[in-house]
Amino acid sequence: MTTLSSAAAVLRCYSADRCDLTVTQVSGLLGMPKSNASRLLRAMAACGLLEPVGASKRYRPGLLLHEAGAVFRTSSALTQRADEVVARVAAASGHTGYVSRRDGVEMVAVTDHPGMHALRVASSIGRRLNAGASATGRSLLARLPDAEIRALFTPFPTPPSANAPSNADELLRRVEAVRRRGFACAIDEANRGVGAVAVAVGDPQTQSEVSLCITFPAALMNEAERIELARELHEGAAAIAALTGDARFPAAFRAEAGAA
Amino acid sequence: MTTLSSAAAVLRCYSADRCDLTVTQVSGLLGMPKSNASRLLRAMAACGLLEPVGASKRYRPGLLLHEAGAVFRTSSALTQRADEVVARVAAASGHTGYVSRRDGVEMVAVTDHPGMHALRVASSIGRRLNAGASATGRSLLARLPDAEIRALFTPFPTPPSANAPSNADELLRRVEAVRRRGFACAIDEANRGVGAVAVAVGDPQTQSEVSLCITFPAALMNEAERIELARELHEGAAAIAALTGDARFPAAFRAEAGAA
DNA sequence: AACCTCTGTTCCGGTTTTTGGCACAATGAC
DNA sequence: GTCATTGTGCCAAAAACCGGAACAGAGGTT
Repeated sequence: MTTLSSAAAVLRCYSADRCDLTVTQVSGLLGMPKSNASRLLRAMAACGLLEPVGASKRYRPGLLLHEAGAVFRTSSALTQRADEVVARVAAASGHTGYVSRRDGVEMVAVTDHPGMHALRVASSIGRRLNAGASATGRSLLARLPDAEIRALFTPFPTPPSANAPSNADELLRRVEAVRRRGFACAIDEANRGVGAVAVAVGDPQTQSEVSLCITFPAALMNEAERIELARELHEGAAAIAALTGDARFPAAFRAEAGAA
Repeated sequence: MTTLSSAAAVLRCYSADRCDLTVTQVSGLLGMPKSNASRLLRAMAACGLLEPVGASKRYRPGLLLHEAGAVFRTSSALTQRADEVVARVAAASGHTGYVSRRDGVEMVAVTDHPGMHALRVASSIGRRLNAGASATGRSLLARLPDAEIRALFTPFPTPPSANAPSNADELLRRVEAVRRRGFACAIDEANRGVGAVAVAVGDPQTQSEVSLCITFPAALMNEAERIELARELHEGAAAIAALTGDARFPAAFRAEAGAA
């Protein structure tokens, strides 16, 4: 465990629910002696990676991380293009849209556009989503060969709800449906009452892939509307795929109903 | 120079203009042997702090930094409140607004709201601004005692243009005007053709301070409109100051013309 | 007010990582 | 094909890091 990896581990302790940390918390979460945690946090604060909250008992991420994060967001042309498409579709529909990436078996939102309706899905930046139990996750998984998906999902994570695939075979069936249709759809899986449609696109040049996703209150959308949203996402993503020369993009769009 | 501080130094090399780095660049910028830079970048990538761009010759900030940066942005209640006010005023006027913080003699934008007009000031997230030569900077400086400002600005940085204060005495005069009026104003200082008005507010509890700023094409605004914008910012900031119990907030608003 | 608990800091050595110079490999330009 | 440039292993010396335990401070309780 080098200092650097410890520092990274500390950063991973932060989330939308835990936006500041104390020495004892870090010591507990990472199983490290308090003396170590104390020095590490202080060193990170001295570098600008963290900053003390108020008097100085709690630490939160520092300005430096904010700036580096901003660079991350603007550096990827793929993300930017995807963001434009999502912004357009989200604005037109009034629902929440976001661009996300896969990190192992979890999804991380990269940019988002909160919806305009009174009832809307909250921003998902800072919250991780199960890749197998979400439209955005399955849209990206569909770009991988089955064997790789199976390896990734061994052991299989406990599904967050009854609607989510509960084993690898079921997940692969859904993923196959995504490949056939050209888009993914999830209703009531990771979050109760929430539905989503998603389309993935990649840039072979930078070997990066993102998912374009629109998420909405499941009760407010019927099948036809969902498919219409998916079609708009697919159109936008197809344009990006053409630009980047993405060979794995599912060119066909099939208006089939049901989850995938 | 510990590994951690080297890593932080690498992150500081990134900016809006330089969104990916190579081993040689880092080695040159930080004056470190190439072997070191090579290992450091690889270690940072292994931790998720950086990620390789495409094939693997260039590195850019990684997902982890994006997530930690998001936590930073949402963690500060002060920033959020300030952001709401700026968002409202920016939307009403159609001009670009942002919330920023001071880091030494530089300002860093924390959140921003691009304007709606065809001619508008571009987003400033990722770009640093001279604190002495900007409305947003002087609004925050006005909260410090003169002696501290003088210490901070010794030696005095070269002013970016003729309209910016060129020595400490001139800066202190401007800052005094900010204290009297309750808002700061800069025309054609850090950026040609750009004007801005700003108001600062703090939270004694967390000892953090932010500046609320609206920026606009200087040619499109007259004195009365500038003062009206400043008044709106000041009203919003006053509400925040009341909530946080900020004693240093300049309660009075005086509609005086000219830069400050 | 005195007590107690819980958090955070400091200090020590022994151990591990890091450092920097160099030679070598890989890449791309001419 | 040659050359210039960039990136990567290797090594001994040097520095940083680790874990334990003792110490200091803040907050709450009796």
